[in-house]
Formats: sequence, C-alpha cells, structure tokens
Amino acid sequence: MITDKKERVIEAAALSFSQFGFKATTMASVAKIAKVAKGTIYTFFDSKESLFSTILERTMRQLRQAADTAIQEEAAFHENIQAMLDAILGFRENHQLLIKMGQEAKELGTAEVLEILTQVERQILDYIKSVIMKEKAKGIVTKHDPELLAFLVYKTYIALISDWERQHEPLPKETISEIIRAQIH
Amino acid sequence: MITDKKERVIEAAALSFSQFGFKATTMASVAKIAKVAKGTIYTFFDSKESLFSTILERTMRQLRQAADTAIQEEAAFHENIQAMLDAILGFRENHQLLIKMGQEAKELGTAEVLEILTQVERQILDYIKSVIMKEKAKGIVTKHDPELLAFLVYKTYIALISDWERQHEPLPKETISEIIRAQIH
DNA sequence: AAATTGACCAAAATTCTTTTTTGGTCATTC
DNA sequence: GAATGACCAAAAAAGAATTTTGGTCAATTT
Repeated sequence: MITDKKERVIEAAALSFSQFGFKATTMASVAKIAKVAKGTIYTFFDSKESLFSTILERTMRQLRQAADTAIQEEAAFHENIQAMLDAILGFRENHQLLIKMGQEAKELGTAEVLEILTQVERQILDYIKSVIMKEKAKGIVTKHDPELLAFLVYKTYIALISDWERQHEPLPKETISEIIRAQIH
Repeated sequence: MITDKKERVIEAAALSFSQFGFKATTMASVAKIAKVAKGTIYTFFDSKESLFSTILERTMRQLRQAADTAIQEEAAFHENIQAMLDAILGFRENHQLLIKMGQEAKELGTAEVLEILTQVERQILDYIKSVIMKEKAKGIVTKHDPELLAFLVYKTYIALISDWERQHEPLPKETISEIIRAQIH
C-alpha cells in the first residue's frame, strides 16, 4: 500500500528531526529507519525541506488543537488567554521537535530552521490574535488593537517564562496570570 | 606626558571597536591610530579584553549620566520611567559602540562580547530598578517587586521598540507610554 | 506500467595541511 | 624609566584533499 510507506517515512523523519535536528538528519538515515530506499522518499516529497515542513505543519496542527481544547466558551477573557498560553507552552515544553529547532537555531543558526521558527511564531501570534478577536466579538472592549495586544501578551509571556528564569526563581502561576491580565485590561 | 598617550590609546580603541567591532580590531591598528608602539598599550592595559572593558565602562558611565539628567525630581512616576527609557534608548540609538556589539554578538557570537552585553543589560536593569525604588521611597505603591517590575518594563520596552518594528509600522510614542504606564500601575 | 530501488553524481560539508595574522613579550633604544 | 618594534607561540584564515549528502534515474521488481 502506498500510504503505508509514506507514513513510515513521515514517522521516521519526525523521529530523526526531533532527535538530531534538521542538519544532522540525512535522507539516507530517514530511508533506512523507514525501511525504504532513498529514492522512494522523493516520490512523496521533492526535497528535504518539503519533508521537514510537512512534519512541522503536522506539529503546528497538533499545537493549535491543544490550544483549542483549552479554550472554554463560557470562561472569562483572561482565563481563556491564560489557558491557551499554558496549553501552547505546555505543549512546547514536552514536544521534542520544537525544542530541538530552538536549539539548532541558536547553536547552528541553520537558515531553514531560523525561517521556520519565525513562521511558527507568526502562527502562534495569529492564533492569539484570533482568540482576542473572538472575545472582542463577544463585546469585550480592549484598549489596543488585537495585533498589538497579541504581540504584547506573547512577548510578555515568553519573557516571564523563559527569560526571567534564566536569572531568577520561577514565578508563581498567579503572578504571571496577574501580569497578563493587566495587559489585556 | 603619560596621560596623553593613554588618552590617545583609549580614543583610538573606542573608535576602532565601535567601527569594526571587537574581533576585527587589532592591537596593531589601535597602536597605529594612536601613534604609539604596540608595546606601549600594554603599559596601560594588560590585555585586549581589559582595554575593551575600560572603554565599555566609559560608555556605560555616559549612558547612566544621560538617564540621570532625564529624570526630574518633581515629575510623575511614569513620566520619569518614560524619560529614562527614552534617554537610554536614544543614547543607544546613536552610540555606535553598543550597536556594533549587538551586531557582533548576533553575527559572530564572540564570547567576550556576549558576556559583556549581558553585563550591560544587567546594569540597565539595575538602573531601572533603582529608579523604581527611589519612587517607592517617595510613597508610590507598586503591585510587584522592583526587580520584577524593572524586568517587565525593560522587556516590554525593548519588544515594542525593536521587535515590533521588524514587522510593523513604528508605534506612536503615546501608545508606548500608555503601555508602560499600565505596567507600573 | 507503475512503483521501488540503489548505484551514481555534483555540490556541499568536513577534515587535514599550510600560511598568515594576532595578542602579547622583552631586549634594546631613546 | 618610558617607549619601541622585532620576535614568538598560538590562533585564525585560506587552501587542498577527502568525505558526506541531497537528489537523480536507468534498471529491477511487483
């Protein structure tokens, strides 16, 4: 069956990319893990990049889903924002692929990965923005426009979670909530 | 006169560091610009690093001074914070040295420069913190502790000034003010 | 005839070798 | 005693040689 092989290639590639990164993953090894000849991969994907971005899209879809299920129609605005951010970050925390990409971008500065990561960031920002706009449609008034608000929330969250902890004790969840809540007013 | 030569060395080094960066500045060229023999430099400074950090300390002193003069005893809390941030950023904007260091850290990843830049950031944070604490002594109540507040203000400001502008139109000053003001409550 | 393979190739990356540059010293000069 | 610049070891850069890698395609299998 044709789909079976394609699945195996995707599975193998996902494993390798998240274990060794983009650069260190070779098409030969993916083929070997997938028990497929190298040429076969090229009947499904026309380059290493396209294979990579297929896997990344899959990951992004999972991420969006995790965020979606975290949001409750009835909950308050800031509760939803918070839940969504937790979902996104929780997902990131135990998803090898995105972690590896972050490392590789920093250490190796791989061009492809760097570009992909800004796309991931863009998607997260768009997602936050869409949540804000949905809330706005419900009648909530926000001080700034959704694009700016999404940007602020995202940057603040990242700063509090990752930058702050590089030099300080982790902040309690309530403090983070409070700060984000103050942002969205 | 001994001081004359030392001055010339510092001047030449400052010029070269801010024009070409740390790595691309050679002791030989500094000597040449300063019209001094290479050995002479080593009677004043015992390494390239120490020469570099002397110059950087000078720059930091200037930066602190710029911020200090921006602050008015009588002005309101958020006015002072704003004035200080403007001073810091305005200073940075037209100070070649710090700009070059930022570039070099990103592009070359020079270890010495990377370390120095975290020190610069630490100093800016400490400065903001001290301003906050001075205001606090005047009786102003802040929601979070000064360290966290300084961190938040700094990160937000950087995000709004530099990250935001990579993808959007620059924000009007009033918007930035408003956001910062909301932070410090 | 459609799918699959793996030997094959050019280009890129890596390693090894040679050459040049650089930070730092110190005997000599001023 | 301050200043110099030829000198050196170490590091960096450049170049040459070698290996690895992404991608192709004629041959084979299904």
